[in-house]
Amino acid sequence: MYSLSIIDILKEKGLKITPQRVVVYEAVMKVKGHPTAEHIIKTIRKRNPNISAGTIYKTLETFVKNDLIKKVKTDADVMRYDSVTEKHHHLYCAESERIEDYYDPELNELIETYFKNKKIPDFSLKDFKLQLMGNFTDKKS
Amino acid sequence: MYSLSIIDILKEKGLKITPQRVVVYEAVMKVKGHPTAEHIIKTIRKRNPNISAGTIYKTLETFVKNDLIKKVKTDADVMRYDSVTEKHHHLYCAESERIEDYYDPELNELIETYFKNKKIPDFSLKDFKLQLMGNFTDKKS
DNA sequence: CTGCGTGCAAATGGTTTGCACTACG
DNA sequence: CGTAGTGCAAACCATTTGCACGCAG
Repeated sequence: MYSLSIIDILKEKGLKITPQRVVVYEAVMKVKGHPTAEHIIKTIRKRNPNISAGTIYKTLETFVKNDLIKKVKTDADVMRYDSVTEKHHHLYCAESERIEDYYDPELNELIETYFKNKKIPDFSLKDFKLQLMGNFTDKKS
Repeated sequence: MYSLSIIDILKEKGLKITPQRVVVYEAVMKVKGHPTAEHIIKTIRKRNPNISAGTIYKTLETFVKNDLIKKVKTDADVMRYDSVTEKHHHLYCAESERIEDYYDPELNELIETYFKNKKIPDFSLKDFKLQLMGNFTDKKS
């Protein structure tokens, strides 16, 4: 009935499978970029006008707690979500709200190696993320 | 009357000098860590119960626009402020709201050199910041 | 003087919550 | 069946805004 993968993922996490969760998951995966809750809600409402905002917020929070998606840090006051679980960094545009993903295994390696040799005092490093600020030079901005 | 530096800074930016701005500036500089607006307001209220929250918010926003302080990205929904203008990174505790500064010129150098050789497609890099996630191993946490 | 800054209180708006109802397991 | 999930609307709460007054330049 539902697409297989999401069902399996929910099962694996011990979460109940509901139509709403499937719909929210598919919406988050489908929407490019780093959508706000509002954006996700709008996308879902196109085909499912009956699903409530409260449920979507709750569902997103559930997904975050179960590491299916992540919250993205921004300077603005609205929360954004990120469906990419693969390690990556973010490019922030200085002049707009645009945020793009940036993958760079070589860079990850470089920084990991650096911290293997140089420990941070009183801190056990688990993960890191780069915020890259600047301007996009393509037409899209 | 007022401490010299802040006056000069405001003048330089073309901002009017008011007792409120001086007080807010001193509070932000004095409070360690990365205070929320609420924390700043509380600190100020100890000595200046009469200054209004609205004014403090407006003043903080003015300071941000004039690069006197910065907003800090967090996963939570409250804004935090950072009075340190010197280049630095942030250590985020996985289990609490604690955020500490991390200075590492050698690391900055390493990453800068890396990006001098490897350009990011369609992006002109101006600045970068590392978010370091993990756990503090000192007693304070 | 004259306009920017302040104080106050009301408005805003994204997110959360309480509760009765529904449906997954 | 029993409990976790849903829908709805009200509550929340950090931040913003409007406006009348006051003070800096």
